[in-house]
Amino acid sequence: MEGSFRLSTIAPRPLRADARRNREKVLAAAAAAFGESGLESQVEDIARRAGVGVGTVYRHFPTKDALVTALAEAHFERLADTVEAALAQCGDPWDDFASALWRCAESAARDVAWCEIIAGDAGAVGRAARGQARLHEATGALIARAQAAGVMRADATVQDVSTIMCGFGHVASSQRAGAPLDWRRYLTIALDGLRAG
Amino acid sequence: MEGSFRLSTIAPRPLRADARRNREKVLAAAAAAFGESGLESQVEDIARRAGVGVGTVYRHFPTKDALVTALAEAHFERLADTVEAALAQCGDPWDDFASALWRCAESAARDVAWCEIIAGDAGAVGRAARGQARLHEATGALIARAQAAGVMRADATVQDVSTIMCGFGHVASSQRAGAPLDWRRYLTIALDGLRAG
DNA sequence: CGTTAACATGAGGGGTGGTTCCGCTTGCGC
DNA sequence: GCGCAAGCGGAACCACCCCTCATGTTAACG
Repeated sequence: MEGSFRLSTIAPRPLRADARRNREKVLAAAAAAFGESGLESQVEDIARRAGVGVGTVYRHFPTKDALVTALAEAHFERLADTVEAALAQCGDPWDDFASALWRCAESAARDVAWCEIIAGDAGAVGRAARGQARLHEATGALIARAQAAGVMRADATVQDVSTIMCGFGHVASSQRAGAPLDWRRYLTIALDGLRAG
Repeated sequence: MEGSFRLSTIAPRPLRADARRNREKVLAAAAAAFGESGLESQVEDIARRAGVGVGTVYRHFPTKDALVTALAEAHFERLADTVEAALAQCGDPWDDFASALWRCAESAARDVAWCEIIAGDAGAVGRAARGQARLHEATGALIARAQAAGVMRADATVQDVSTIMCGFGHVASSQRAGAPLDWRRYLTIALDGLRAG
């Protein structure tokens, strides 16, 4: 019961300096690889990009999926920041909502893996709880404000936006894969569908 | 140059009776397996359902992908029938269009693999040329009619509908996988986005 | 009924890609 | 400096799944 130990929980002693560096390198390499090639990027490729061995990847993330989840959580937090910023803007209610969605879409379209994650069966998404909760709350507020101003269909919900973004993810993926689709067009039509009128 | 041989093309002599039977059994089994579990259904599982060996599957379809393509083509033809029927109806232009889309969506939502195909990078879709062409033509006519009546946004194209259905496929897949999404809601919003106003 | 070419079978080859493990290296406290 | 626990590397392992092929079976025709 020395003071150097926590009493109730296991205290994970701070990582060694090189280990922390490697952890960051792995995260950066994974973000790059997943962003370019999607979730089918191989662990070995990520390790190579990071300049470490696969063993090191597995030391920091018990599973490939855990790595995906960590990145997804980070992306959710960034999106939540974006939407909260739109909320703080307090300009035209519709424009604030629409521009938030456009911004999220822009960033999603640049990240193959993210498109797959929001489009997918959400194994990783389900576990990225904190950022997702913030994002949902901020989105809900944005929707409520637009509805109060009478510029958004009264029955619109946060889930509708999730649904639209789920579809969006796949449209963007397909476009990247060469299909003659246009995610900007998709979003234009979906936003018009959410508008009041 | 006997009369029993075609002159210009190789005449594939008719299949033996048991071979034709097996071919049909494989197609039916594949439709069932893909419909339930999507494209990741294994060839061995399809063979088992059909009551044949994997070798028989490969005798009739050189590749798993060829089997998918054959089924996709059949599905496209069925959809083309649906849309052409809507076109022949000549009722309210908007209702004809919307009900055709709802019908296509209903049938898609029941078939996991089909959702994956229309949502996917379209390897199989690209090769299912005939049915797809019919479908596109009929859809274009339906759109033109609705636009002429002033009930559909003037800039809507067949590609917009493809885009919407691409997103649709993934929403339906995710919903089936347990995500809290609703493809009917998705289609409602998308249709409102296509409407004039 | 006999012959033969077409057909069916399913164990196994081969490629892929996530994960483990053990011998080696290195940061860090003394 | 020294010792050691923490960290690292990457070959090997293993599970999965598409596809092949050598061997056995059967429809079709004279």
